[in-house]
Amino acid sequence: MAAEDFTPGLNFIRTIIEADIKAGKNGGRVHTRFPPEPNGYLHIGHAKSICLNFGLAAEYRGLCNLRFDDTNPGKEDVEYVDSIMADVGWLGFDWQDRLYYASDYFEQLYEFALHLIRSGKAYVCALTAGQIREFRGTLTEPGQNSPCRERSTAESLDLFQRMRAGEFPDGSYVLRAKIDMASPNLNMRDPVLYRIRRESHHRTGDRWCIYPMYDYTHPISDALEGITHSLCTLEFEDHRPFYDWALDQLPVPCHPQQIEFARLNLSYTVMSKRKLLELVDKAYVRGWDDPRLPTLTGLRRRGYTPEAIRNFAEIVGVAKRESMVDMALLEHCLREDLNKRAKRVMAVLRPLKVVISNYPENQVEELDAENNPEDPGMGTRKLPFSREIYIEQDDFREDPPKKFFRLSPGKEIRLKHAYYIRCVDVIKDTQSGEIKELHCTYDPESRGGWTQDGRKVLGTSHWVSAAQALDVEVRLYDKLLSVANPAGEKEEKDFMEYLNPASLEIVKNCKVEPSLVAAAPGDRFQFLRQGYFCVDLDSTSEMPVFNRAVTLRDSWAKIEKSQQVK
RNA sequence: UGGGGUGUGGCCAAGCGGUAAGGCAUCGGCCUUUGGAGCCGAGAUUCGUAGGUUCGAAUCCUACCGCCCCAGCCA
Repeated sequence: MAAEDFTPGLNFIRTIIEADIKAGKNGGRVHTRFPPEPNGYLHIGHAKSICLNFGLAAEYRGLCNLRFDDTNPGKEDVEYVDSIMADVGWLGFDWQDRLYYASDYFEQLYEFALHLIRSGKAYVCALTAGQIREFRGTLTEPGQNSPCRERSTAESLDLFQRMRAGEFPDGSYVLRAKIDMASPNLNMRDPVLYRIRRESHHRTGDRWCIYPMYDYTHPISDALEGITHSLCTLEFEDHRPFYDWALDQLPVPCHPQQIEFARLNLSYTVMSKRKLLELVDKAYVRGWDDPRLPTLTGLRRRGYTPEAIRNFAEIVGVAKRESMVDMALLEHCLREDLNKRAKRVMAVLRPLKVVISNYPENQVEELDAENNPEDPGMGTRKLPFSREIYIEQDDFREDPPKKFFRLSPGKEIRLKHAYYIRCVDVIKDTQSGEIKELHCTYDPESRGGWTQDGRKVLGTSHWVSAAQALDVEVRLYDKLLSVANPAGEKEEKDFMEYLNPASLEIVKNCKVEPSLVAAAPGDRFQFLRQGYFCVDLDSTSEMPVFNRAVTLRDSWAKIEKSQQVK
């Protein structure tokens, strides 16, 4: 199924939006926002949210804002805001002039807090963090009112203003909403709205020593921006009553609707910021852009396209049940995209030299090769062919198993775009017995890869002419984890125990066809019969480096595997 | 054991009272100058379980069971 003819189905969010439009709610407007906290790199899970928010807005001729939820200066940094903007842009979305920061609303947020205090809906509390926890009660028992709860409006007002003025030490006071300490929803038990923290903020510097909490900031930010549908993940479902409460108390321009959906989980990888950070910090991977990570910068380096990721985001759907999507689906989306667009090229990862004994020495001829059978418009290229070539070691078996269609003694195969060759001799190292090279003969009548007599050959191999080949390094990536879902394992171990030791294999001295000299970082190719590869950032003209983004489906591997099982 | 969610084939996911879409994966077959791609076909007598309502239920009602989230001055 091609991306463009995929018809998006209805999901529960689209259903809500369409009902709202039909009812004339918000004047039929759709305005969403993607609100990351700049405290880490974006990953494929965020991509789902980005595609949802920007996608829905585009679909309903609405708008989507990019807003940084930067209310916790201790954890946030410009490094992250820069990477987030780069990633959202790379994915193909445009927030135009609607780049916002919650920190831009600090002054208004403060004014609204004053409003809350004046209307008796908030008070300054002197309880310590530990006391607040104790007074909060438990899941089954109601909490107790803070002794500060009945503090006068004037006193709270004075205290709060002095909190802002920096008269009190960190942690000494807090501003709390006055709701209901007996609520079965703990989020309604007088939640903290503001805390004192002398930390420098990446945007506001030292202008503030009090910072608003997420629960308080988010609904107001949404309302100030005229958001109609505020999409977030399931764990915020319990916070919705407070979201609505806050907006009901304040003179805000509108009351957005919070809608929760299940976050994306992907098999064989990790998605939490904490785990990703641990992998990076402990140097189990090379950085946030390590191609093994599900970060957008990692996927990009690996060779993923924005189109593949967007299609994936659409295809996984959106619902309220927690789920774990198979990594195979993401890989499928990449293959589907690159199959249509990637130029085919020949590369031999583990070379085995083949001497074609009846081919004239010193002769080099140019053969035509199509660049993409899926798209003739991509044209053809010239491929040098000569007496000495390399084929893949895996494409030869001295003692071939059943159904092995490749080269073996006495057998004939086709060299893609070139000639039929037949193996006549196997040259081994006299000491080790290791196969050094193959002697073959070719059929001059088979130029281009077919013969007049129409005889069948076993299989078709890729190859590279030895003299013209380029030496390159290839990095073969595999799953980050060795199990699909660590949490589903019998005994629960730390996810680090499940890291796949073979997630990266570096293969040096690979031989690729000369047309690849001009390949630049980020360029993607299909290495015939092997997979899709992307030129890595580390690549130089002296040593080109290719990352394997995803393998091609390999039916021989399946056959071989099933043979081993028997 | 308080509250909020959620249970449809191996994995996602439509369905919203009229007799189980679609995708991935899997397994067959066709085709093939990539064992790629493509094409065709197969698989839930059944929708967590048990009852009930109805001519008719995955869809409505009741009970039970499973799983997830909440006791940060994180988001």
